[in-house]
Amino acid sequence: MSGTAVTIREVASEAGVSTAAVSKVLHGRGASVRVSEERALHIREVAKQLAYVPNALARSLRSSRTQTIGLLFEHFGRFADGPEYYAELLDGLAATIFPRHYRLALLPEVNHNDIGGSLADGRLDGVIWGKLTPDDETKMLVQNCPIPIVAINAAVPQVQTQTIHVNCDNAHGMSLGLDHLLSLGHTRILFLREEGELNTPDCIYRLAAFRNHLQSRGIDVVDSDSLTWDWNLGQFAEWWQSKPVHTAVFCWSERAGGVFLRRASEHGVLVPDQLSVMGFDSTRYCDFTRPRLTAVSQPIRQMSESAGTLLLDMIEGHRPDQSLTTFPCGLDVRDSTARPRPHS
Amino acid sequence: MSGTAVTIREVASEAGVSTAAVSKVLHGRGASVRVSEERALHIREVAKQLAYVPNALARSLRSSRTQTIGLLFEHFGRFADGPEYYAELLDGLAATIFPRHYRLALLPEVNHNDIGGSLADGRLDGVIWGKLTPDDETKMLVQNCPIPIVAINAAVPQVQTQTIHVNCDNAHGMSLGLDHLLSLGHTRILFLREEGELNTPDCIYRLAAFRNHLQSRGIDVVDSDSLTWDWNLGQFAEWWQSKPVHTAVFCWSERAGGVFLRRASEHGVLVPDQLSVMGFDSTRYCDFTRPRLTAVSQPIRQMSESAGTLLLDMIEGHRPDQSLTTFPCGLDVRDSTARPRPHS
DNA sequence: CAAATTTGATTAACTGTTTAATCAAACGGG
DNA sequence: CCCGTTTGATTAAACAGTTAATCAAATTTG
Repeated sequence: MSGTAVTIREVASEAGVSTAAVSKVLHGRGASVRVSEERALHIREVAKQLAYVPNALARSLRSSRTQTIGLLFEHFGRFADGPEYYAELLDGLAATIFPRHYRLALLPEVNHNDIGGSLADGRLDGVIWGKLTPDDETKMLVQNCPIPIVAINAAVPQVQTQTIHVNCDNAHGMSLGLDHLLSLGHTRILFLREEGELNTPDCIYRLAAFRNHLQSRGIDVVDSDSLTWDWNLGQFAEWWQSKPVHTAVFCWSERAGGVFLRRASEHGVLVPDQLSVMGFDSTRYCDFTRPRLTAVSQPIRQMSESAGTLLLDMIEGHRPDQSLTTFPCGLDVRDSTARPRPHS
Repeated sequence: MSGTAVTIREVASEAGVSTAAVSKVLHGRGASVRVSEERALHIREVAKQLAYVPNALARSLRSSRTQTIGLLFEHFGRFADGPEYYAELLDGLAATIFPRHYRLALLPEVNHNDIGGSLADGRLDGVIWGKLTPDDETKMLVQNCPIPIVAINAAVPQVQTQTIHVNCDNAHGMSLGLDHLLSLGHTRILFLREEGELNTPDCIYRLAAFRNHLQSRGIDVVDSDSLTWDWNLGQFAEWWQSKPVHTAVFCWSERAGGVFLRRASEHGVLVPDQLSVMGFDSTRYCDFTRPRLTAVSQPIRQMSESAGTLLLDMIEGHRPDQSLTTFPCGLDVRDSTARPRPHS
């Protein structure tokens, strides 16, 4: 009824008992506190009547547990640029941590000091570390982090503190995708990067894997740079009119693949008849392109579920199941890849 | 260095001053506490040396401010079913609240009790209330909520406590969309709902607006139910073979529109030549369908930015700018609508 | 020069909950 | 009946900050 919140003390005095008794009855805490059945009943009733809600801050201050895990990310404010990855990640985390009575805090990514504070200021029980590039300051933060960390697809150092890495091997994914193209008969394959994304860790790593795998398969990569094309959105016509030797294009991401397909369509290039196209990350997006985009898949949903489980296990002192840390890529063959057309 | 966190008391004793002085210097709190410049310098140095990080819980407990706003949602765990809306919403919130030093907590949606607890347990300074259907218990929660609320597109009651509604008028959007079809020459327009979504507030409201607007434009809605089709994914062929009189389909959501377009394509129905199709909510998704889907747009990004601003203004005691609460829908004409083909 | 104000600092009481320590009474067994 | 255990309950000290109240010394004002 009143403006201010009702405290455990008010419940106690209203019920004519000590605060310890109320705490014990309502939250089951305090091993050495004992309350009779009838008193417990009475306390519960009084609490209900007063609409008592325990103050979570006070509880957390005392117990050093907040039931909150933080999510650290590079892309807050830019979710909409590629929402599928984040959506799956959030879904996986929500599905595992909410039923276990944790909440999820999105941490502002401002600067290292802020992040360091977030990790140590007592408000988090653990952190999911997603996609932060590992500079020296980051390493320091991880090393000094007082709470458990699970890193998803993040190149953050493994240190003595409680840190677990959940990864999907992009090199393996690249080999799956390339072998698919090779088995169709393609040998001249272009790796396509967008100019704005040249320096993202994912893009760099995937290009390296691309080159490695082609070499390991005996494909002539004499002038390997000719296999890479850094483009901006207007360049399609120019490229196509130069009569490229390539019969297939491997796009560094599925979004890039989608844009490329649209360009091809606009210029009358038939995919997959005249050109095969594939991408990396088989999100639902790939089902909406026309033709639907063949793509390498990362099991992001499962990875994030594992990440959540592993983190909660660490927090709660269970032995985390380390078999949940590495995941294989897969391949979703859709409609954008086919045999190269015979030379005419 | 040590295992446990360093407290303000340790800093104080190390620096040879009182905790009040440290609090004042490091956090600027306490009007009646005064510290000389040289002491302040010394305290800052000691704090840095000890790597002191203030405990946010203790601070919040005393000050009743947590710099955290909660996000209440129906769709956690199902983000991936339609990520565009959530992505824009999160982006807008992140863009406004992070720079003002607030963080965002995703609240588990379990049951009403849990939600009530979340609102009153002291951990939140305010709430963004998104898309919760308004039953009686919800109304009670809103009425008794001790913190400010901003509801986005949510039919939650306006009450005497601090509550602001940010809305986009779907009826207006519906009129824009329908007038577009009418001006093209369509008069027989089908409203399409998916069976699983029949009872969502959005779907109900949009159908009502659909009927109202057609009537207001003098379109004969004698048997208004014949204007509605509740479908499941397999029914397209059956419907089309029944030679429907409709020349245009208005899909209740853009996702439904996308599925419908795919079905049409699979059955050789040419859109927009044989049938015009449009949807509600012009997300980026509409650019990926083939043909690209004409759709009514809601400025979700701007709405969520406003929501964030309004909430923070309420929290911080500023007068919220109430002009930021209603937004007009728009219309994005793409490739899925055209004149009906002449009767042959 | 006395009075008033400003400056610099501390003390101790708060914030709301948990829990170790303690105590009294009741009970059971030999 | 005495001693050890169990049951039921309370007290008071944490947890880590903030801040009103207080005070002494220094400075300004009239």
